[in-house]
Amino acid sequence: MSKSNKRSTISDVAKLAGVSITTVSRVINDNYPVNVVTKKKVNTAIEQLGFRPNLLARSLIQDKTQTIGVLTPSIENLFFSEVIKGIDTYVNDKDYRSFLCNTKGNPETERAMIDSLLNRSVDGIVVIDPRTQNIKSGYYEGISKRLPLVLINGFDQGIMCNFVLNDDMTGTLEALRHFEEQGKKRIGLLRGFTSHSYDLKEKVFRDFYRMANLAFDESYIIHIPGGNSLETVNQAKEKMIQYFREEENPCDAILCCNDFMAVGVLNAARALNIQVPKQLSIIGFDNTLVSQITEPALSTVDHHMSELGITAATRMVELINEGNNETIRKISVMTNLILRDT
Amino acid sequence: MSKSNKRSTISDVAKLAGVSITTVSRVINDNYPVNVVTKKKVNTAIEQLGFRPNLLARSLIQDKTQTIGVLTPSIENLFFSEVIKGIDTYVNDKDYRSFLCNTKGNPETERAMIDSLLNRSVDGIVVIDPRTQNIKSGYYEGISKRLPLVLINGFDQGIMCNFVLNDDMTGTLEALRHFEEQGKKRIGLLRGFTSHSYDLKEKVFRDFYRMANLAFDESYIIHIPGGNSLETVNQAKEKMIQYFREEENPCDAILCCNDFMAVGVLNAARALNIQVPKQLSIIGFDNTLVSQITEPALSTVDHHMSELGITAATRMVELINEGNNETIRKISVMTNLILRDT
DNA sequence: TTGTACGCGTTATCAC
DNA sequence: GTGATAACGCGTACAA
Repeated sequence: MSKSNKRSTISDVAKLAGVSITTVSRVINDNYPVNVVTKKKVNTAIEQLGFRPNLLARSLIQDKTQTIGVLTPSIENLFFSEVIKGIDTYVNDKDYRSFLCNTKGNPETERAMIDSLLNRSVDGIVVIDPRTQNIKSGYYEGISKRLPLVLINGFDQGIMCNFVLNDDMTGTLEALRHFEEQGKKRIGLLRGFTSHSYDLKEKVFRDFYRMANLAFDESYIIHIPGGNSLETVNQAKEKMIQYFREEENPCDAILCCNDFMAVGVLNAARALNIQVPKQLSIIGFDNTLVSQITEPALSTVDHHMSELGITAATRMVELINEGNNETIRKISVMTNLILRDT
Repeated sequence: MSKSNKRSTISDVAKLAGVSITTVSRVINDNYPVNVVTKKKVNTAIEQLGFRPNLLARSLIQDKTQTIGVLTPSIENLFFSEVIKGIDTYVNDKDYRSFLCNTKGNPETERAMIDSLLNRSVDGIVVIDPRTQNIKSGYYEGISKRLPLVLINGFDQGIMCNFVLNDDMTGTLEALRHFEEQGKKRIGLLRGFTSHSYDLKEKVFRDFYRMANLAFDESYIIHIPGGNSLETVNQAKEKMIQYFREEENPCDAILCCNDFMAVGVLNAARALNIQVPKQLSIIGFDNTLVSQITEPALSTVDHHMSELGITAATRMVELINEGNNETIRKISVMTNLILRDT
């Protein structure tokens, strides 16, 4: 049997049922009164032909595809995949399907993907961790005027776009205060080089020292290339081993910008026989599964990743249904500190 | 500004450029000779209007959407997300976009998703870990006759569908032989209750004992509920603690059906002060990042997850381009044993 | 090299 | 309740 075995169309059904295509359409959509007997005939014909409406044709005339685009810098990343899951779960339930696009963290790819999504007439676009460059250039504000757009995290200062944001600032502060309460005196921050969220955390970190009754030293801010993957673990480990060997008065607590970094610090401590949390407290960020797998289990700031996605999806569907309204909203999703063994 | 600011169409361009829509179409697709001057005029008009062809309309007439569907039982799963990444990478490059559908491992959802993808006229469908029920019932063979279909893993005995399969059998055997070479005498298998791949591994396991010069005991096959997530770690850990306490002559090597199980076994060993790998060797399955994060790092069977996805995507594009050909192929992706510290 | 006219499969409009 | 017929935006015979 050949695959080009054409699908039957609404007019095939009409012919078989002996009615007009208009009537068939009405039966399918159940939006106008149709005689019960006629309806029966049509339904039988539909059954018999295995007819399924072609959504492409429907979309063309209705200018609605029940489709959204989801952009992410990385698919396999533990954080993003949870967010995607959240989006997908909510949106599928509302009968939308989603195009998943991997931008690999590249600003141009990001724009190219959005372009292709626009050509495909998606009803809306959700971007996870949009590139700062595309936000500041006004690109996203332009897109936001053309169709529903929701950005998850990213630079949002004075940007007229819908955002769903993690409350990183509060989370960071809460972690630092916890260290302080534990009597830690030399609290450090382990961060990567370039990312909006790293900068945000560092800002809170510096502010914290200004408020707290603690002596600040520039060496408390430790840099590694950054990222959110396996490599990050080793980068962090090596950096910290070097750090502890060289530093005369090293930190007794370290806040890490993500869980992979925290694992690296933990491994470094083990290698150097540093007691955790007695000599060194560690708190990670994100509450990904890696923080629960290590022994001792890592304390971390929970981002409620899945909820982040659900919130964005909810906002997305709202925007689509709103029609022309130009409401802009920035929604914060709270974080909370999860204390485990470190 | 309103969002319903209509997109300009090919006929807007034609009007502005003072030519027919046919000519515009030819310029866009570059498939027929057009006078250089005319082309210039058209391109200017396109630029001026910000015209982008509506792919929906194009798809409707060409019966090709440059779209594929990807089904997965779970998005955040470490294994699947790597496979998805592989698919996406290859396919995006060929200018396809993919609908990602989460079936949550539910056979009915799986069918419902496929139904919706058919309505959306996708050019092909890739299913990761398809439910055995839908394979055995002949459902997938039916789908495979209607459009290009590639199944990744799953029950494939005598099924007329295109498959891309991990060579689990060889991987299992290789791991078991490694244990044997290490002089291990009581090799165990830790598995979940229901999954085609668990059964497959158990079969190889039993066959191995028949061939090897080792005494088999039914207690060497250890069951936990199974799964591939954080919970699995604790299930495995608790089960193994109980096992080692109760068993007089416990295993000295354990092959685990996935990495999470292996982490659980490792944690159990630590809790009971069992030396790894001296008293107990552990090998996991999948080479997910968790096997590289633990200390000691886990030995594991690498599935080349990303390659699995790329291979499936390659086959998919082949099938789409082949047209009506009815070739069925089952492609095995080799595994290999990665020896680390356990 | 260019244009006319039809068709893709559906929904919307209007008349009966 | 029902049915012609015009849209939706594009590609493509066929004609010129």
